Amino acid sequence: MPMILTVEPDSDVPIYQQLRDRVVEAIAAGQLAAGDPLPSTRALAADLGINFHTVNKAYDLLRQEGLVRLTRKSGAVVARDPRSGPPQPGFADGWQARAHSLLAEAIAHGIAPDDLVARCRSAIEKGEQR
Amino acid sequence: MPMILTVEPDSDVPIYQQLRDRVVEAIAAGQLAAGDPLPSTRALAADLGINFHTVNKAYDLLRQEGLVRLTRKSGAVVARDPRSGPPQPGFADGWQARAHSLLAEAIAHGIAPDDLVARCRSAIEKGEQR
Amino acid sequence: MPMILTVEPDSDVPIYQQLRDRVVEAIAAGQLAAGDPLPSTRALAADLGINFHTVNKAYDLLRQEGLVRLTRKSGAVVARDPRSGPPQPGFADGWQARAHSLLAEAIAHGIAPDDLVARCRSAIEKGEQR
Amino acid sequence: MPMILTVEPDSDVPIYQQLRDRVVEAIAAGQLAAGDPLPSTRALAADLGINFHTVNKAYDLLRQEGLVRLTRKSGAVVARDPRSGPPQPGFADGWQARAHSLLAEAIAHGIAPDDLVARCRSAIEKGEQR
DNA sequence: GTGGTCTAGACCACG
DNA sequence: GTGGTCTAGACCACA
Repeated sequence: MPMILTVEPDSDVPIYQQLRDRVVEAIAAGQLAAGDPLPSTRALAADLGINFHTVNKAYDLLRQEGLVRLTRKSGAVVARDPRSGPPQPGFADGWQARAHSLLAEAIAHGIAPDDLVARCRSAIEKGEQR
Repeated sequence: MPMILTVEPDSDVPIYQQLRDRVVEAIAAGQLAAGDPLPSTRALAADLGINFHTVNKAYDLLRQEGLVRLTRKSGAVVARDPRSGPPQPGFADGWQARAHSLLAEAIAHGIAPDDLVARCRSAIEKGEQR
Repeated sequence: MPMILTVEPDSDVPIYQQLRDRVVEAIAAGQLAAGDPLPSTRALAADLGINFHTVNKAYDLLRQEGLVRLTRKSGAVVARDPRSGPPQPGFADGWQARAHSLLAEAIAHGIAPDDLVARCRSAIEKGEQR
Repeated sequence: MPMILTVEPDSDVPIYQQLRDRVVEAIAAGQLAAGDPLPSTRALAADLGINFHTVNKAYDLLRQEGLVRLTRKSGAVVARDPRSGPPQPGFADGWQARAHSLLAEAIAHGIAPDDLVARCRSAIEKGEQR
């Protein structure tokens, strides 16, 4: 059984952000579904060799996004997945602004538009499979 | 002649990053082509009311990405645009990893795959127009 | 006979607090009057699928507020309702401090004062009906 | 010149929450307006004799609410006040749910509905004055 | 100078 | 057992 959540301590992206990203990707890929439990903050921190506050911050980010629910007794639980319906109002707009910037970067670097759409498609299908 | 490069000093994204993003988007949109000069660091800093080192950092970022060439005599010059051919080796991989994470976020939040492809297309076409 | 007391186990507000809130609201709405018995701690805990100590804590909170009387033989009994006369000395002051903070939040966020009064009125009338 | 922001270390309400409440109340009362600077996290922490992380959390709460803006250079700045227009969508609903519970408590304790409306009015007018 | 991140360890609230 | 709060001190990123 592989460990889903791993982090790169030497990356320039904050550890708590990496953790949050891994959870988001796991939800998108169907590896985590609504209701699934996440490791407890302290247990995960011990596993990854990081401080429990760092895990805490990642989980809190996910809670703010509405993706996980933090409860006193059962710990962190996945709160939504791709089947949970449309996103919160306003999410799509903010997302598209970020997507625009990322796509512009690819175009500026010479990735052909057709290639770009293909790459998006493949990434989406990879996330969609389960 | 409209000012292409503007920044929001109160945004949560660093100013040097905003500057870099604006240049990338201008190149992707065809507003800047290979060989075009960029404003001098000091002039741009004065125009935007920001620190000269901040502009410097943005230009250096663009140089590291291979989008801008910095010379002592001609200042900063756009080094490549969408027509300059395929991207540097390794760029596509790194880019796709970031795209994967961004797309995963949209999927996890419940944006339908079809809607997602449509949003990518529209963003690409908007960036492509010139 | 409908169940008055229900709780959301996954909410961010503690279960014992939810329980206390439901009882307070039921008293305010006239669904519970002075002298009415409350379910026994063990029975209610079993009904709601929660720990018996949690119910105990909620009842104890209500006792401290003077809304409920706990006796060894008759269990928990509602001790007062809107018709029981003016509140205990000191209650009004503490309450108004909390109300002030809550109203301030609405004002700071831009809810118009007139709208605010209207919202208070409607909430009061809704609680008052019986 | 009086200190606006004070906290009670021995209260049962978290320090960061008290701080957040004081700022909200100051904005509602017109003591703080959009654009006004807040003390730096470390300076305020030193003044209050608390840890700078605690101040940080309070400021971050306010940022999430859209009431303050945190910038690298100018520190924390008030981002909106009662004149900044209507609240974010969804705010009013969540607020009214909390108000309902608070008002129910007052009714249950025997505060007369008329008195209740009067208290709300006076609190609102006190916040409104500037 | 500012805020942001990470670590470390303590104690409390909840169930 | 769980998460939440607070403290303390280090280092980094930004302007």
